Amino acid sequence: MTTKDVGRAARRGPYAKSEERRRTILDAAHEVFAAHGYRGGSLQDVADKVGLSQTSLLHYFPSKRDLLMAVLERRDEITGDAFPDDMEEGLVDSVIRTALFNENIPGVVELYTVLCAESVTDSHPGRVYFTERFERLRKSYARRFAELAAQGRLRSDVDPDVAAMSLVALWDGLQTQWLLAPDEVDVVKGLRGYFDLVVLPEPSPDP
Amino acid sequence: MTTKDVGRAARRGPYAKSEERRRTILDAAHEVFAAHGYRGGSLQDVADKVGLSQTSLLHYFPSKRDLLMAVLERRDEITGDAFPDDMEEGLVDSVIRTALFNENIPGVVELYTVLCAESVTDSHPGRVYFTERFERLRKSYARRFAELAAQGRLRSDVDPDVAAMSLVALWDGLQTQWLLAPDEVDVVKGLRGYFDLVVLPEPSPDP
DNA sequence: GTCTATATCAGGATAGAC
DNA sequence: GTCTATCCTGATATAGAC
Repeated sequence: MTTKDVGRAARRGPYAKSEERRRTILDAAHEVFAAHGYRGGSLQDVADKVGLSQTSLLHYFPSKRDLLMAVLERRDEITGDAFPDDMEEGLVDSVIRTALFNENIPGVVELYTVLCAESVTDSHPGRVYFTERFERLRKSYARRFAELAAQGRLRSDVDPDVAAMSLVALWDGLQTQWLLAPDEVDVVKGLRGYFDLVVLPEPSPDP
Repeated sequence: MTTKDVGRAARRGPYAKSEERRRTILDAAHEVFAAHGYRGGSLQDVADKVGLSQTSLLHYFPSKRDLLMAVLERRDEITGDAFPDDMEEGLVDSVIRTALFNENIPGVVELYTVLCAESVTDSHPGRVYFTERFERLRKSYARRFAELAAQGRLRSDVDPDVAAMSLVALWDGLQTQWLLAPDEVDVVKGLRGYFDLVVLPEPSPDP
């Protein structure tokens, strides 16, 4: 079926190819922003990577800011960060699995770490994204910890809200140290250590 | 005693005034880098704050990079981060006290958080500073936790090295969240929660 | 020590030809 | 959709007068 066959309601032009190009650009932008941050990375860098002129790049994303937002959205897709709470997997397994996965994609971790802190500065385009992300994540983890508490599997003197906040903080902090000293810092080890402290093992069945 | 009285070996010129000016500049630079990061903050911003032309500023610090390094060194002085291990104060008290103090100087926390993550990017002038800082801090805390362990005051299944790495990570991560949501995140609460998990109370004397 | 003037460069974004 | 050419802005840094 060619374009001509479709009739008047059809989309014209090589839409699929354009979408692919957009993805290519996003990958390149991802790399550039991860390596140099938002302010430090230039549109020219991205354009060079994808073999396009800087102006052609702006044909796909009308501004640098738009490009960043698209990169952040894409990050959510890659990492599944827009976190479906309905999964059957337990909190501990889910976190550890993701942390293990992240070891293979340091670029994604770097992007996240750099942009997160950069967004703390004045009027950064990513600020809303990270603020909302933290809020969502804290809520989500707090609910998970509360579930564990209901099952008697959370150490009794642990507040689920504090645990949620701390888990997010610990994870991010470990990743930062890992990026600066990958041979000395083990993110998964640190997370396991924390879970061992707050999560009790499954209760053994009554004899 | 005036300069004339000192004889030929004396320093000439208003040395003290110059030193004061340098401190003023460092304070301004601190604010600017905290608010906009190293790349985002400009020498002009700093110059404006201190009421000097941009070129005059470069008279005191020959390059932007030099200015940043001086700001980081000054940060160590302010926070006492070059951590004298010889203090009598216990690890827990020391950390909590510093965290409480930090609540009053969000600018310093912001500078630290922003520059730390920015330094993860390629060839950032602050990279060495933060890498070394983390290494030093992990070592220092690990020794403190080991001391606690020797006193039987560390939970037995906790590795001092993991605890040190985790404490640093947790602290930094909490500060980041606090900067983005100061009303919802309590750094001290998070740290206390962690210490409650790993540090045991002083053993009661034998009956 | 402080300034003006300027060199030099790079960034993002627009206009318009093809 | 892609390019060249260009605009505009703002950055660091230097030269040299006062």
